[in-house]
Amino acid sequence: MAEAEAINVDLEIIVQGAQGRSKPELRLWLRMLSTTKLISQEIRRRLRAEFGATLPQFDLMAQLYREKDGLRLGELSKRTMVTNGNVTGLVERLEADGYVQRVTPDGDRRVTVATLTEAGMTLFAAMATAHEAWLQDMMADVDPRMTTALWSEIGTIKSSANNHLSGAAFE
Amino acid sequence: MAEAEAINVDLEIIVQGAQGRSKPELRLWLRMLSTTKLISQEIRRRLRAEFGATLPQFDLMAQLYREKDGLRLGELSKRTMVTNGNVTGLVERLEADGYVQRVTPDGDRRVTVATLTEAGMTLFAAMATAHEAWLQDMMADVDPRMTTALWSEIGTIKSSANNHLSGAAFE
DNA sequence: CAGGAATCTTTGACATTTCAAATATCTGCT
DNA sequence: AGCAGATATTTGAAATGTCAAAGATTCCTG
Repeated sequence: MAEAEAINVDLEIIVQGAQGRSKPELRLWLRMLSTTKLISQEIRRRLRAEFGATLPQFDLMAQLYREKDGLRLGELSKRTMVTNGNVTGLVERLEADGYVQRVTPDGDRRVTVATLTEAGMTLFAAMATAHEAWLQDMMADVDPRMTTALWSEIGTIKSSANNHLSGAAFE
Repeated sequence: MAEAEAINVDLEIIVQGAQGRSKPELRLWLRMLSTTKLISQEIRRRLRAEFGATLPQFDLMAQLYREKDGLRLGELSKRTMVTNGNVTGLVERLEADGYVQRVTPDGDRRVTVATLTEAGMTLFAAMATAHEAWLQDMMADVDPRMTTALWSEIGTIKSSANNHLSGAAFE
């Protein structure tokens, strides 16, 4: 009988015994990772099905949407946490589809600035609305107070991680 | 002078204004996503630098490590949350490197079972130890009580998401 | 103002990712 | 037996992802 059989048999079963034996940090990490993967995949599916777009495209357009003057590719790379080389291809495809425009400013010809076109803004606005609703839906069973608390607690994790990166010994 | 200039200018700045305007669920999601991305990238860098391995390879080997009898590719696919087609390639490369072995059982010739080789177990054991230490390091600034609490709270999110997937209308 | 260092983007080689279609094989039913 | 449908894996096309090296251009300094 089919059975839901969540695609999500888990991934939390990494490294250590079924559940108990591993250190709390590892357990937490595995759960964060699997949860994020689960939600990302769902969003990806829906973006594709309803808008024919990909998640990285959505991310990239989101950055441009709030910077009407556009962003240099390097800036885009940092904000989306995607490598430079990757941004090049992403922007190329979005440009081919007519959602993004590239311009080289007069001042500095090394630079490329990407901007959303009209079509891009229209598409993104629609996607953003749907995207927000999907998230509210997926988190419907979570107490709103927990949502807020989690936001701040995960901020602590993020800071901690940021302070312990390989190349980040700067104060 | 170089400046730390975290690769992490954020990604939380998606869709809505700098911080306030968006719904709590969206804010939480963006923060989860960026945090996970940050930590993943760090782990990837270190796996590559210290072991010449990739994160998906590590994940896959982790599953095989705790199932000495091996796993069918489909099972591996579910546990790693990676598509079937993807598992094929991952296993192929790991086999070429001598860390994994493929066998077709007599009973059912549709099936392929992957197992870790001796070399695979040795490598994975080393990686797992390092991996756990990296996580403890990256989460060093997080109160242990918070770590435990977060594990359970994120479990709530995961359940909620699981109950609101497109194709998961089962009870 | 020449030349090297710094900055920005692209390119190239690979690995990973997804989806859908194609292959194989097995199972159940008549 | 024989064939339709279910299972399991592979394949193929396209996008994304990383890193390192190459190209351009600008900046700085002697």
